[in-house]
Amino acid sequence: MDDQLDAIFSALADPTRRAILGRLAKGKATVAELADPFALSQPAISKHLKVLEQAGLIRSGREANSRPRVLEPAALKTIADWIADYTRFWDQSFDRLDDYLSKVQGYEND
Amino acid sequence: MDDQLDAIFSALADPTRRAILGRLAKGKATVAELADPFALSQPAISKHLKVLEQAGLIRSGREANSRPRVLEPAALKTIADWIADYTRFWDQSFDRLDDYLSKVQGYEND
DNA sequence: TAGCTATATAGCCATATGGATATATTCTCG
DNA sequence: CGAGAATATATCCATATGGCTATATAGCTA
Repeated sequence: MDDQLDAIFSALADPTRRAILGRLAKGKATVAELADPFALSQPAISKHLKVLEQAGLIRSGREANSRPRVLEPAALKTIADWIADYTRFWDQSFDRLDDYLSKVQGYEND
Repeated sequence: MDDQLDAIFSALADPTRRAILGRLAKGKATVAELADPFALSQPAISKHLKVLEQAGLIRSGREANSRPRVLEPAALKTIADWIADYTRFWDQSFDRLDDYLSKVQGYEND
């Protein structure tokens, strides 16, 4: 599980890979289509796709002699859940909830 | 901005660093306290802290001769916002909203 | 000021990563 | 089956990363 977080976060740490995901958010695409926007060799793109696939962020299909990729959003959910544990830190809703409970239930926190 | 995403995602790609953030979620801590749970040298921890700080995920304070670290949750918000663009993909709420609007407002999507 | 504590920095090493080019593999189609 | 298209794999290279030990720096405290 820790390994999965490692894989997902490090897959997302590269702008090329994030751009590929951005493209796939618009729908299935072939390797050639995914490579097109970049000044990178086809093997470089294949390598990026392998990283994304091993992280579970995309999946490969098969269609004639192409291997179209699709987004696999579950992996993103995995890290969104991880981040959610910290959500209470970036607004005061948690503290405000505490205050609210103190008042409503008539006790003080220590 | 892309650079910031790179820095944050790659900072989070390491389990030691995520554990450090987990500790800091419980409150301010010194380098020694942060190093304690790990079988790593102090310099190794300092290096991790530097990575986290450069990503904006933590901040250093000063207190007597220690330099306590605190969580800086804004950076996590940055990537949460990035992920939010994909949120519609992991449940069908987006589509269900579409259906709902179709019925309520009495039109069909094409 | 001298010494102790807390932490940072320097230098070194092994492995990982991202890129390129060359080549292999797998389909499709004539 | 043979050729061409789409993609994967192999190899090589340069740089980045994560770890260690040794050492430097900064602030207390006697």
